[in-house]
Amino acid sequence: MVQKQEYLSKNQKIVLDHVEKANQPLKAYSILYNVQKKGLKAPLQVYRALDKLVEIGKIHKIESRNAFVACKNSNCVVSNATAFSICESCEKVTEINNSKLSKYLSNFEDNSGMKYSKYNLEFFGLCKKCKNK
Amino acid sequence: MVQKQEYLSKNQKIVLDHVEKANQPLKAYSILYNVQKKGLKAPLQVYRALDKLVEIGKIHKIESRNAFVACKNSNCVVSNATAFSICESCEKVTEINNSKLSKYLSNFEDNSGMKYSKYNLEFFGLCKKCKNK
DNA sequence: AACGCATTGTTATATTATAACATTATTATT
DNA sequence: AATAATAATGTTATAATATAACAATGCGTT
Ligand SMILES: [Zn+2]
Ligand SMILES: [Zn+2]
Ligand SMILES: [Zn+2]
Ligand SMILES: [Zn+2]
Repeated sequence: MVQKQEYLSKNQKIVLDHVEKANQPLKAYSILYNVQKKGLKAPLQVYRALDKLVEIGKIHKIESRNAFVACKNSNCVVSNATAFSICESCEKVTEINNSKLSKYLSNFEDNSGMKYSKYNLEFFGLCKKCKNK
Repeated sequence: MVQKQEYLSKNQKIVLDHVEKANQPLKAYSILYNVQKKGLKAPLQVYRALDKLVEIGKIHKIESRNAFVACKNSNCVVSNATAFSICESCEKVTEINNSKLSKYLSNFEDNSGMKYSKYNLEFFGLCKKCKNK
């Protein structure tokens, strides 16, 4: 039996490190450009690292923006229940950590007969700063 | 004062008509291919029609799939509160019409000081059919 | 050593979406 | 009817996002 990976590979570390330092969502090609000095030369190297990091929950994809952000919830071991707030003016993105909301959505059922194992929620609006402009 | 548009243009009608008949999300380039016989020759013609149709709520974009689906909720006049269920096996997508859910999310507030004017929620799982395979 | 599997490296290509500019259509105002 | 404002169209080119395909390497297990 091969164990599940419990460490990060070289490229995965490089990409995660860069995304964590950003504190905001980054585009894949912006990541690529910035890690080229560390040896990652091709889009696929970045996308493969991102795929794995998303899979294990270290990084989330902001679908409406095609951008990637580091997870801020220590309890977010896998990316199966994510919620974000997005400012439509300055594009600031924050991961929402609200246990009521996550409970509500994780337990959500409708009459479709479908069992949901995952969700992604994106709220849009104006952040505090932009609202007061 | 110019009034808000209350009809659809030629290209908008063609695109909406095609998407409504599909009953499932369509990719922009698949739409393009299929409406070429009706005179829309370039991607921009399709994207512009889609943009407008999304804006007025006739069509929603499934962000995680980069696909477009016709609105099934008569009360969905604008695309500011959308929820979908997506089968990860057969890719069937259904627009969720659940007033409790939409109330809960429309009234959601957290301590970020942000006022949310819009949301998009995507649930993932296995549909009835795929679950029983 | 031999195997299985994840990761890497590399080149090419597919897919999704927009920029820029000229033109035409529609509606509102004078 | 002329003018102006707004929206839609047509067209070419290009930008931005993402994956296919294949060969090679690294690493833990047997
Ligand atoms: Zn998270
Ligand atoms: Zn803002
Ligand atoms: Zn709708
Ligand atoms: Zn299914």
